[in-house]
Amino acid sequence: MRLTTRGRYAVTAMLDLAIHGDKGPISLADISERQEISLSYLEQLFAKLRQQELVSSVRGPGGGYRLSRCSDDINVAEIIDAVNECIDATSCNGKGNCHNGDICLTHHLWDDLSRQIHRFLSGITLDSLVHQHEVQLVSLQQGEQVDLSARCE
Amino acid sequence: MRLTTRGRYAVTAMLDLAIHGDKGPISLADISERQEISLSYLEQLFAKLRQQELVSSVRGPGGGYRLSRCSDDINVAEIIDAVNECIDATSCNGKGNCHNGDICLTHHLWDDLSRQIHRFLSGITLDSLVHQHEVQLVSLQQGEQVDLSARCE
DNA sequence: TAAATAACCAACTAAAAAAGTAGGTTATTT
DNA sequence: AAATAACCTACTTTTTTAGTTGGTTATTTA
Repeated sequence: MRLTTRGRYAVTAMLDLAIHGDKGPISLADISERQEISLSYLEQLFAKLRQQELVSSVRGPGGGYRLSRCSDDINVAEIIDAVNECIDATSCNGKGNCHNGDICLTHHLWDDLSRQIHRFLSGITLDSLVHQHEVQLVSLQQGEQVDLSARCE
Repeated sequence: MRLTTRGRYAVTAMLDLAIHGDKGPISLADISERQEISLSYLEQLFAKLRQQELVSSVRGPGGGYRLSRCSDDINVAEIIDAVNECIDATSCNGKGNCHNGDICLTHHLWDDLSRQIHRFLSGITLDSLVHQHEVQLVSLQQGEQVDLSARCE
């Protein structure tokens, strides 16, 4: 299983879209600048996001990308899936043939872990991340630091 | 974050130890054969497991490795930690400097995910995996397939 | 006490994956 | 017609992982 820059970039870019998308389509150049992600790399990621119909594109000047669905209907798991970071901790991709065609000693462990991670990530929508972001902004303006990570404890 | 063959190998090897360790120290050659992991690679992993005092070694003929602690006192998270697969999904290793010295848009998300994974894995002991394995063996003898992965749904 | 065993160690190689780059074409707007 | 921005392909670099090689050291057993 891998959860690397690619998945993080994809989620970050989608969140950027969710935050700024109300002003019409957002160009990758904008996202690239704001989130400091290489433009060409973003293009590759958005090719996949578009294939999975998470975003739709508008070509030409003033064009860019917008979310295909409402931000409360797009969750983090599907974004990561879309850019090919399979959320699967087993060595057999869940097939169960990890040890001579049979399951290996630890198959169930990794299988369970994968389910846990997937359930967690699919429970988080872009919309909820936007809200979290807004709460942070407000609290920053109020000069106090809110530790949002505590909310899941 | 990475959860790859290395961490899986480490947990599998430790589980092998937990299962067979009652007969005295187990040689890496045995584990290598049973679990189909290259001996030299196992040696590298066990160097780290020994550093973290998860296993202790006995040299010479009849020697090998044994668990340093009771199998119900060793959890999966610390095994994976020991072999240097940091269970951290953030890009900043939890430091919070992922975007120009400040946290990035999605920092909290990855931070939460990391906690979630860590909590899950640290709740699973070698002992519980041994039991799971025994249940499987029994059910196999009874000719029926038990889907243990369902127990967490 | 010699041989066998198995841990211990360091450095290297190969393969895979991730990250990023380069150089274009095509559709659309102004 | 020019500018813009998506779209596309192929390539390079870097990093990580996985595995190999060739030893040494400690301990037991015959």
